Amino acid sequence: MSAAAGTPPEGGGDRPWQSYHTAYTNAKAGMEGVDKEKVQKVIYEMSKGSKYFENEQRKEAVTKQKIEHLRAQCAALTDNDISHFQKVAEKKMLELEASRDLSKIWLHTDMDAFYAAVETLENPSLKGKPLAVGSMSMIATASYEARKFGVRAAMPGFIGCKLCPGLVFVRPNFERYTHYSELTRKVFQRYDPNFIATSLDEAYLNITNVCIERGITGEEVATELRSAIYQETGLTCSAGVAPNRMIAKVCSDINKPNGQFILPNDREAVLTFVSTLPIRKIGGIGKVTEQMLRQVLGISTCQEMLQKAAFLCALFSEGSADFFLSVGLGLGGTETPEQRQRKSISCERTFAATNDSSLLFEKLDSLAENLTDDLQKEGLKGKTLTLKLKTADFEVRTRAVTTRNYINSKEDILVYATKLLKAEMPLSLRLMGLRMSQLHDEKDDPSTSTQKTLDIFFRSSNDQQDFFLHDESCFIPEQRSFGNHSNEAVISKPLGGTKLDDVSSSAKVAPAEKLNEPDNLISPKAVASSSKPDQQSWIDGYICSICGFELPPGFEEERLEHSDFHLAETLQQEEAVDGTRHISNERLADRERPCSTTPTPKKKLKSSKEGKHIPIDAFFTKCNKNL
DNA sequence: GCGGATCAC
DNA sequence: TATGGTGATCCGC
Repeated sequence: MSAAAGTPPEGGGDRPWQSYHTAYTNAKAGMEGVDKEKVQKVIYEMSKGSKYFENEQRKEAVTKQKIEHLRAQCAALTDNDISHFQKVAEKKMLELEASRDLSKIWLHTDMDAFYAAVETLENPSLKGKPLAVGSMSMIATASYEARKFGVRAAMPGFIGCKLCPGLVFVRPNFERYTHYSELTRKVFQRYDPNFIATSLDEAYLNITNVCIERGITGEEVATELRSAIYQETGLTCSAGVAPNRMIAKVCSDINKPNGQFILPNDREAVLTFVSTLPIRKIGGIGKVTEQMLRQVLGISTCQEMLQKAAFLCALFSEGSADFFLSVGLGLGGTETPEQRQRKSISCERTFAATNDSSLLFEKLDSLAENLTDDLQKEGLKGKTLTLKLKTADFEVRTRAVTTRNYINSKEDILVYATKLLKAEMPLSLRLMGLRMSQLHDEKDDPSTSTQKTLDIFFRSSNDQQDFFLHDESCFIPEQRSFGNHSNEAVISKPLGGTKLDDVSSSAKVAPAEKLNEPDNLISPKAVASSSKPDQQSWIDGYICSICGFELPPGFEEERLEHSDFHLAETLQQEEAVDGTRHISNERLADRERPCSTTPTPKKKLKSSKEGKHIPIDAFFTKCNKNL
C-alpha cells in the first residue's frame, strides 16, 4: 500500500514504455549506437495489451513487493544489528581473500553471433544483411547488422521486424551449429584437454600450463587460439583472459566481436577492474537480482558489494551473501570442477492455447513419448516426474510426483503425468512440459525396462519443429558456482517422507462422479477404503481418465480391457518394488472380472519379460486396429 | 520433497 | 497472428 496509485515511482505516467523493461535489460555487444529510447518504445507498443505483457506486469509488481519487503527489513536493522553483521561480513571477506588464487590463467571464448555467423558462412548471400536466426515468435541469435537496430536474441521475431524492416529470417539448424562447435572444440582441446564447454559456442580453458610450458603470455595464447579457430572454422570469436572464470567471462565480452581482453594476474588489477564493473555483467546476477540490489541497497557496481557487505549479510542467505562478496572481491572459479552428471531430463512444447481436454491429453501423450525416447537414448530412469504448465495468460505452474520405483516407459510416465494434469483441469494452456529427475543409470539396475515394445503401437510420426532444441553433448552449468563453496553439506532431514503412493491405483477409484473433488492424489488410503475400487472413470464416456486414451462409444469390451491394462501396470509397478504391495493385492482380491495377468511369483517378475507384457501388447494391438 | 523463481545460453 | 527449450539452483515451506 505504499506507493500512491496515480504516481508510480519511476517511469510510469508520461512515459509508460520506460517502466516496461522486460528482458533485454543487459547491454549486449553490438548495441552501443542504438537509440534505446526508440527501441523501448517500439517494444512497449508492440507488447502492450498482450497476455504476455500483462504477465510481465504482474511479475514486475511481485518483484516490487519483494523489494519493498527487503527495504522494510533493512530499515528495521538496529545499530547493534549492523555492527554485528559488519563483523560477520569482515570475517567472511578475510576468509574469501585468503582463498584468492592468482596462480591460474583462465581463458573464456565466445563465438561471435554464432548461429548467425554459421548461417552466413553456409550462405554467403546473407553477408552484410541484418539477420535473425529463429522465427516470428522468437529470435535465437541476431547478426551484428541486425543488432544495430536493437534486434537481439530472446526477442520475438515480429518485434524484430518492426525495429528492422528487411530483417532476414533463417530457421535454426542445430546440426550445422553442432558441426562447427565440434571444430572449435578440437582447437580448445589442444590448449586444455579438460576445457569446460558451457554451450555450443562458449568454453572455459585453463591455459596455465600452456603459458608455462611454452613460455608465452595469456594474451599470446588468446591471439593464437582465436586465429586457429578462424583458420579451422571461418568463424570469429572473442576471448577474455583472467585469473578466474568469473572475470574471464566478463573480459571476453569487452572487445566483442572478434576481439580479446586480458586482465593480468594481479590483485590490484582485479580490484580495479571490478571497482566500476556493473553487477549485471556478472554471471548469476540477472534482471531481478540487479533490481533488488540497486533499489534496496543502492548497489550497481561490484565494488559496492563490499561497501554494503554488512547489509548483504543481514538481508540475504549465507550462500547468496558469500556469492555477492566474492563478486566484490573479483573471486570465482579457479579450479576445474568435477564433471557433473545430468540431474534432470525434460521436454516441453508451446502450442496455440487451448482448453480442449482431449487435445491437451494428446499433447501430453506426445511429450511422454519424447521424454521416453530421450530417457531410453541415455539409458536413464527417474523417480520424480514434474509436469509443467503455462496457462493461456502465461502463468507457470509445476506439479510433481515422486514414485517409489524408477520409471522410464511411456506408459508409466503417462499414468503419472495424466494424473497430475487431470488434477489441474479444466484450464487453458499454451505450454506443457515433462521433466524427469532423481535419475538413475539403467545400466546399474538389473530390472531393465522392457516396455520399449509398446512404443511401436503409439508411434505417431509427429511433426515437431525443434527450433530451439539444443544439442546437449555438453553441459557444465556455471551459475553461481565460481567459488569453492565447499559448504555443500546437504542436510538430510529426518523426514518420514510420505511418498506418493502409486498414482494409477488412486486414479482407479475415481467413481462415476466425473467432476470429482480434488483428487486424492496424495492419499493412497482412499484407494483401500473405497467401496468401488475397480471402477475406471471415462471422461465424457470415452476418454480414459488415467492416460487420456480414447475409445469411441460402443467399445465397452475394450474399455474393460483397457482398465485391465492399467491394473496390470499398477501391479507391475508395485511388484517391481518388491514388498509393500498390500494395497494392490487387496484390490486384486476384490476383482471378479477375469484378469489373465495374475501376479507371477513376486521375486522374479522383473526379469520375466514375456509373461509380464504379452497381455498388454495384445491389448494395444487390438486397440490400434479398432481406432 | 514440492513449487515458485531466477538465471544462462 | 505472434514472446522458446533445456537444465541447474536456491529458497521457503
